[in-house]
Amino acid sequence: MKILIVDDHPLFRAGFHAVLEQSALEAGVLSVSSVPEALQALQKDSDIGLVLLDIHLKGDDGFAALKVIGERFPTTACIMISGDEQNSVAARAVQSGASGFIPKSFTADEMTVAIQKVLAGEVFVPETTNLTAAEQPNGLTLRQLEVISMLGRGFSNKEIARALDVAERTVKAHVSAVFEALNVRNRTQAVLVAQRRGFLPSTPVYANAR
Amino acid sequence: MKILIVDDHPLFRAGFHAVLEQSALEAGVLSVSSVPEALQALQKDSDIGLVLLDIHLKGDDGFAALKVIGERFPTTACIMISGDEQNSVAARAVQSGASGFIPKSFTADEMTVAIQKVLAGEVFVPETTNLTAAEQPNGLTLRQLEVISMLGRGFSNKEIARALDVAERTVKAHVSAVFEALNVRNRTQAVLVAQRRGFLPSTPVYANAR
DNA sequence: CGCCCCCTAGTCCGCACGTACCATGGCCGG
DNA sequence: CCGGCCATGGTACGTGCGGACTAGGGGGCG
Repeated sequence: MKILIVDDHPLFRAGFHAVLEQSALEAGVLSVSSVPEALQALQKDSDIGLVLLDIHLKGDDGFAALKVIGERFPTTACIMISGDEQNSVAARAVQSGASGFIPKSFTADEMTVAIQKVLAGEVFVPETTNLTAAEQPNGLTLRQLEVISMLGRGFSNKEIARALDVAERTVKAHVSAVFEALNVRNRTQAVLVAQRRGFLPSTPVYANAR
Repeated sequence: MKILIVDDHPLFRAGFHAVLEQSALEAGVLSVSSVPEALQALQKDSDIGLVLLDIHLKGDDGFAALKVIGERFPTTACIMISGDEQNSVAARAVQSGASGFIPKSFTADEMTVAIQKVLAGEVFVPETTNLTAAEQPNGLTLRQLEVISMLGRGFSNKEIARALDVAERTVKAHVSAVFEALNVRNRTQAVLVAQRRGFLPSTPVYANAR
């Protein structure tokens, strides 16, 4: 597993590099200074499992970059980094598909912990940042979790429909809702993202609902 | 993460238990003596990420159990254990979907290493066991591995075709071949099985947790 | 009481997926 | 040298998937 740093400020880049290499994380570290370089690196090295992405990149919007990376490499986790500590920024980052948010004011230790949590499937935001229930980590409804737990075992819509005792059309509605929530376009990506965010594999759920 | 031991011999069960708990592995350990109990435990505790399965269970065929576990809990890795060191047994175990093979003659250290490797996504077989190219862990051709590595990132046939610069029809041929080789019916299942067998960089969740 | 969200579900549609059958060319091993 | 496996693809076909649009019943909340 490797971690890719995307920051156009050489000082921060070097700092992150040092922090990560001296941490307990057993991960390779790459760094680039622009989004195109980042995309190239991701394309070339499929072992990159996490991207640390600075929001303030000259000439490039970090959120746009987050979106592009999410679309082209849906299984790669992204942590947004910013000097800015505004709740709204962290919230927007997570809502845009980031797996976490780290302000530059973090110490090396805090940063390491945050990264470990994200790698373990959690969504990390600083404690001071409180997101409302609506925009909480998973953001999925109970029904959607049930559905994705079956997606995560390779079942078809029809099979899920039988198991949940609803029409196949209803399953499709849930599946589509899950896609939107996870910002993916097909079931395989949904499963991969769900795995990464840690809400899969989940307990086999059958008839306990109603 | 927890490890489940399935062995009907109390002495071995206790031995494994002790070895695992004193090892560097930070994992809970459960043990049962039969396949039905194992299935029950898997159902109840979704945190079980690895099953150590004795091939010689009285009244139950270990390979059949492997198959059942693979079908019902496709994301749970299985290591087969046997007093028998025959190559053929190890080969058959891996071919049947096991993520590894451990002879009972292994020392505690060897066992710990083997388990760590499997948890990190590798397929472990003792060095003395040499599988021929034909019955190698995956049994997939190079092209098929390329294809499944892209399946494993949620790409569509068309996208894979573009990336490999071949017709979409050809991709379909490879995908179908992979399905047959892995004994699955759709791409999501293929990805899950591939992850479990370790020839897909599966989510770094477990790999990084230790 | 509206407003909103969730679960349910219907039709329609276009594309993706997976399979069947078949064919060519390359390469390897008996 | 020929049979076999592999990669390549072409047509065709049935089914699965996913989106667009629509909609009613139920529950929570201001």
